[in-house]
Amino acid sequence: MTKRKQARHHQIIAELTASPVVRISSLATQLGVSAETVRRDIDELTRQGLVERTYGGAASQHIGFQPAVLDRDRMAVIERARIARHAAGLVGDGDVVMIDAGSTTTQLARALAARPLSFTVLTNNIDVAAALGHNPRCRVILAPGDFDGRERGLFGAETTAFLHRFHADLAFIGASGITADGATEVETRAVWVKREILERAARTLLLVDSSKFDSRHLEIVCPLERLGGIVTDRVPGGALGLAIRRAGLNLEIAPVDQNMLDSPQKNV
Amino acid sequence: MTKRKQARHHQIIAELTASPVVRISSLATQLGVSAETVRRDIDELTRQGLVERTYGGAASQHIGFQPAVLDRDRMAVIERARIARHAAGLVGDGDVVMIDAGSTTTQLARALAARPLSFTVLTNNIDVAAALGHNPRCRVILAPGDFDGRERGLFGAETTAFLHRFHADLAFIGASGITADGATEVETRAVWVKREILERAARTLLLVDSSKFDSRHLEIVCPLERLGGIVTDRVPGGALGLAIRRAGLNLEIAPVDQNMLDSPQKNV
DNA sequence: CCCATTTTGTGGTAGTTCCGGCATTTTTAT
DNA sequence: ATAAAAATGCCGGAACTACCACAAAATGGG
Repeated sequence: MTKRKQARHHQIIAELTASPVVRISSLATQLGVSAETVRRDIDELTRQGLVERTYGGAASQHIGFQPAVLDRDRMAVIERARIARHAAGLVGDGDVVMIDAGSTTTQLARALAARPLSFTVLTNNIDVAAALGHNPRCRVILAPGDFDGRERGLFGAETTAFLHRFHADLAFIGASGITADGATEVETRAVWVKREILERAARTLLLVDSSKFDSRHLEIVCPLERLGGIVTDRVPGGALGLAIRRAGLNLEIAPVDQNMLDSPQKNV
Repeated sequence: MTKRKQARHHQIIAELTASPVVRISSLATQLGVSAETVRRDIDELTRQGLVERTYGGAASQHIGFQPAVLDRDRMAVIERARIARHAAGLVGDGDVVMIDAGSTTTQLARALAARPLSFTVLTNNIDVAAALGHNPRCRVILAPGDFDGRERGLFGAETTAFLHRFHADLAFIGASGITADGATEVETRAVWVKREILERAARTLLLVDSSKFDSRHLEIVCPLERLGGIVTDRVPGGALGLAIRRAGLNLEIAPVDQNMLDSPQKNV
């Protein structure tokens, strides 16, 4: 292993920490060697398990990335992005916000990161923290606890005890389902955290996409009237819609983003 | 936007949550449509900023991924992988291990995740938690605190106070440099956590690559004799080597992995 | 300094992807 | 039901990538 070769390997890995994919052709130009050499370099790094080979280039090994989301939850990505974007607009400057663990709330954090506000976030989800961590105007406090790799969050007695010591202006929680009886959840451990958040925040908004309407799960997190409002993508009908109106909840419907069509185009 | 098209978009995004890159050809087969259609789908998703276009496919937008590593630190990736792999071998079944935040220690966690052991990990780094979170034989406890997006870890009074309540058999810490006077570190906030870990663990090993030899930074974490040992990639010479021998430290040199050459090859 | 080894470049072929245009099918609206 | 619009598939040439084998160049001891 010569110095030059080693330096190239380092450079390739460095590129991959910046971008998730690199192309052999661009690396060849950039490193001043032939594409064939780069190809051999990547093959070697692949054997060492440091990068992943792709057609035309290499990709970074996303070790603990997001095998998270359960299969059932995978299908509402676009709706959830809309909901998250809308919810992010409800946060004001200087707010202290609690954010629950969940796929919608992770999206919320990403949307929040783009807003030009100063605020403080308390969360038990590492992706929420990671998304907001680079915003210098935002203070992120992560709760302790037992780490769950599927939910990518922290749960247990340590978590609730920690949250108990704080107070928030606004909180966002997710749920597995919502019925006229209230928000329902599959994960028992997550329920305790959600209840603690409800307890510690002046106002709590539930983030659910319409696929969760009338979906009843193991445990009821709280009755509808305990919530401050619901952010979703469609007006719920039937018994659920009635119950929501009766409970006097603030119902926020995330609008379809029309100007999505001419947003910046990124080419590789 | 028809239902079928929307379903494809969802499916494409779902695939990307599982794998960082997908290929148009495989998607075409999988979705039962022509490659042209998939290409158009991806173009659309790209305009919406939901995925990133690559040659032959698409990649996931890695929002808060790892722009982490400082430029100075970027260059020793391969050495650090070796060190991490070796250090992982030092953990025994049933151990309680504390792991510091840092790029080498993140690698350590990845190596540990592959070992068939039961153990408990306490850490202040979210990548360490994420790497180990899917191992059912491993309990991961994450410390609370103020989240730092650059270091991807937790720091501050909450962090040290939390760690103070635990005890570990073994701890791994990183450092910005090592001199005859001890381990040195740039980040003041990180130093407090490292000191707390030193305090709470029966035995502490320092993980440093050879580029950090004789590199003095703002603060001294601890004198050499306070450490239980050092894991690195090369025998340190000069004053540093002498001081290490004099302090009676256990010096572990990570071997070059010769059988790296016939490890499993992954093709996309 | 020379030899053995490793590393790198080149050339050619085969396989993939890209892009544009156009015909066909499906969906939507009147 | 019918026309307009949208979505999809197919084709062919151009551009790119993969793979292989071999030659040239650089490297590292003895």
